[in-house]
Amino acid sequence: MPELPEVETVRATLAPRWVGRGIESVRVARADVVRPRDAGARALGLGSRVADILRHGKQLAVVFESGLVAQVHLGMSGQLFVLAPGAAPPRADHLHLRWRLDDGCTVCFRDPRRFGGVWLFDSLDALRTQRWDALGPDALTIRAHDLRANLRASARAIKACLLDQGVLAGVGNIYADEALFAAGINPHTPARALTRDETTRLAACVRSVLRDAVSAGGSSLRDYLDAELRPGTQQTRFRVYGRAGEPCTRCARTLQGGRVAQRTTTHCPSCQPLASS
DNA sequence: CACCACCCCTGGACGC
DNA sequence: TGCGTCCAGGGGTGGT
Repeated sequence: MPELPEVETVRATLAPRWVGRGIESVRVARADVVRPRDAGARALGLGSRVADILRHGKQLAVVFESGLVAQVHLGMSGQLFVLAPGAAPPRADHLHLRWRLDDGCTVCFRDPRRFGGVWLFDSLDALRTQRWDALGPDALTIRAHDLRANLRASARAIKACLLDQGVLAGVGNIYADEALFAAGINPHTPARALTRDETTRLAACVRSVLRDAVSAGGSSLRDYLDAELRPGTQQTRFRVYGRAGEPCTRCARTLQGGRVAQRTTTHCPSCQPLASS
């Protein structure tokens, strides 16, 4: 379940190990995780160096000095990590892609559920116009004005809007519930019913919930590990996610579970009342 | 156009 | 123990 904080942690731990390094070989164990499937090794950086690793929302972009770009989605269970020379990965299965670097290290892409993958682009410009332009502003720095503009007069539940990457890029199910709890907003509230103050508060809560999670190295529930194979610790600090039936940490009332936009949703009936007033 | 249901996939939890 | 079933969810697609 990598969301923005996990992807940002992967970026931050991967960059010092990969940026500036040449790519000596690329091994594709499962061709269908790469799109287009028949792209050659050069499109995956062979013979070039990594110039930069960028992130927008939950997506990463590995920019090669050749100008080519590999966009990586971690999906649900994707991992991107570095192995020192001779080191063995924690698990050898589902290792779809390996980049051998000029310092002997190997960068591995592992993704058991294969909701993730690698998309290849001719340039950063192509990635932007074909992909990133359709995403909303990055959630880590979302401003109230932009959030309000993108919610507009939508009748959808606010939680569905937060999960929509075109509205806001980077929030997934965990941090949507956490941000709504922090803001005291009921997840079912139609977006257009939010007051100006509520939207402003929500934008601030999205930023702070994500910032806190980034500083904890993200949340590790099942598969998530950073590029150094370390788990995050934010999962111990969830206030609502995965806690339906347990007491609210603020008011002790029982947290209520449900579903919004096909996603398991937990909220506090007292701290997040439906009738916003 | 806006929105929603469905589907992709695997591992882990749970019931029998 | 082992087997079947359900569930987790990011994001694309196709239907309403």
